[in-house]
Amino acid sequence: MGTTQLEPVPEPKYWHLKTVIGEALDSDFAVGEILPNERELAARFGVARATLRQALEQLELEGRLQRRRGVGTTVAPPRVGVDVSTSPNDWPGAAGDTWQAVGCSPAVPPAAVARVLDTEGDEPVHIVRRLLVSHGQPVATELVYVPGTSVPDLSGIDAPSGATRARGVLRELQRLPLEGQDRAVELGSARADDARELDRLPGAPVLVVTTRYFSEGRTAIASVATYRADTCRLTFGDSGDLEIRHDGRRRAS
Amino acid sequence: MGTTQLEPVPEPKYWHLKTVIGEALDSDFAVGEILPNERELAARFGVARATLRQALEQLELEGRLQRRRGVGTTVAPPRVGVDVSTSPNDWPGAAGDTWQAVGCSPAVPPAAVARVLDTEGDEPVHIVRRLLVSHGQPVATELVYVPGTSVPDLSGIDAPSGATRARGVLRELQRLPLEGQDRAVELGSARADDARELDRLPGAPVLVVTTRYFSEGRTAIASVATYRADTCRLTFGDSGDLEIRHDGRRRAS
DNA sequence: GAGTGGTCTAGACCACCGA
DNA sequence: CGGTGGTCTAGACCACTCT
Repeated sequence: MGTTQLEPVPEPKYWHLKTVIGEALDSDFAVGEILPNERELAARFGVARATLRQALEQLELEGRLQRRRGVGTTVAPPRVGVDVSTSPNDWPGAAGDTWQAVGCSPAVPPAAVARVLDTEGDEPVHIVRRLLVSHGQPVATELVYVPGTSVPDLSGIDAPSGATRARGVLRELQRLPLEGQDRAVELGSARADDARELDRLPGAPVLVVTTRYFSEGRTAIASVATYRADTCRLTFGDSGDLEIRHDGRRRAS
Repeated sequence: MGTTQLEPVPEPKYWHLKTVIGEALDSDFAVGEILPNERELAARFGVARATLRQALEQLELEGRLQRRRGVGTTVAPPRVGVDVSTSPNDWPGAAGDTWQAVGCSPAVPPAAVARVLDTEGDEPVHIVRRLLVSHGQPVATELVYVPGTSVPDLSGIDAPSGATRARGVLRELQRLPLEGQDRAVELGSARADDARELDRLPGAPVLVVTTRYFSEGRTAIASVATYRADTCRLTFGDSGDLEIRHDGRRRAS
């Protein structure tokens, strides 16, 4: 990546920069390699740092770069495919579920959640917090909203909160007949607490997967899962190795 | 939304701004209403315009605002749910498909696509371009990559290119037995051509849905669909009215 | 032409990380 | 501590849309 002068083109500088750097990433850098710092890069391309940052932001959004404050900018590995297929027609916490229960506490759900649960707006539900770790990295957090009516018998569970109780609530859930589910995916930005757990800054782009689980003709539970959009690719169906966007990347030495 | 002074807090100004404006959106504005312009808002909150823009960008990313150059910033309607469920186990272009075929031309697919299609890297395929319109707005573009071997008999199709040929290729596809499909969703940024069709600027955030269709033990076709991330919520399953993220929005008068 | 959002600059300081 | 990316400023000019 030499001292490339950007020829004057009608397209925005940051867009052109993104293309140029993106190509350099494919040809001159290996996964995990550290890029020159932003001030240096900006000087090299003859643009202000803010302009350069706009290009890097886009590349990070596309999962091609990873930036960490105090450390530097590195070439990101390909996105990890996370299976969110509906085929394991199971409740959260079923056998084979790879999420880690983190905690559980009773609370009044947000109004929008209460609405899909068909509960009263001020009726507290069990909120189970879970974390999904893949390749040693946290990739998603989830809040599972469980109305008391869906787990009527919690007598066997001593723990008042925490991971143990979370697992207990999810275990209790397995006794309900699951009749179907309903899912939506949309773009969001990480709330402060999610961001902390996902090792990102607040506002980082995330894929929000909202699921409704039906049992006995009503919505038994609802869950909102938040996936890191920069590092994840959500997969539906049997094969998680579908990769179609980028190529030509070398592996780290 | 008065001349609110931001109290000095440890969190970034733009983050706090986003919260404040977001709340004002819920309580003081109707869908479709125009906000004061950026210079005015920045002055009101006592911040630089760039800082204000950072907040607006986040709100736009979350689908709560819509900004158009030369026009202004308006309050966005709730995201439209787009059904991408796998249940209509059908090829693209099957009966009931609401996409509009735009064109079709032979071309060598990108290397990454050729790989999943199991074709030679330099073998041209039919590339069908389609557009999905919802509520009068274009919400997605799609490229369907069809190897010649999947539509061996195109003799009935006169049109050399264009929408007519696109429909012909898709019609021919229906004769193949569909054995399954495979899907992935990830975040991307709009290429220049997609952006134009979606009425957005290049680099706008999009949800990229990549699908592989299997027939007779191999990948018969592949498709890459690009949805506007700001206005769309992808839904899987029977109910497209699942909305769980925001509430309290009034309707435009 | 007037007014909007989009791009860009050249600085400054802050928060965080690792040696 | 020095170096990194993150935040913020106060300007300027451009591209676009409406009237």
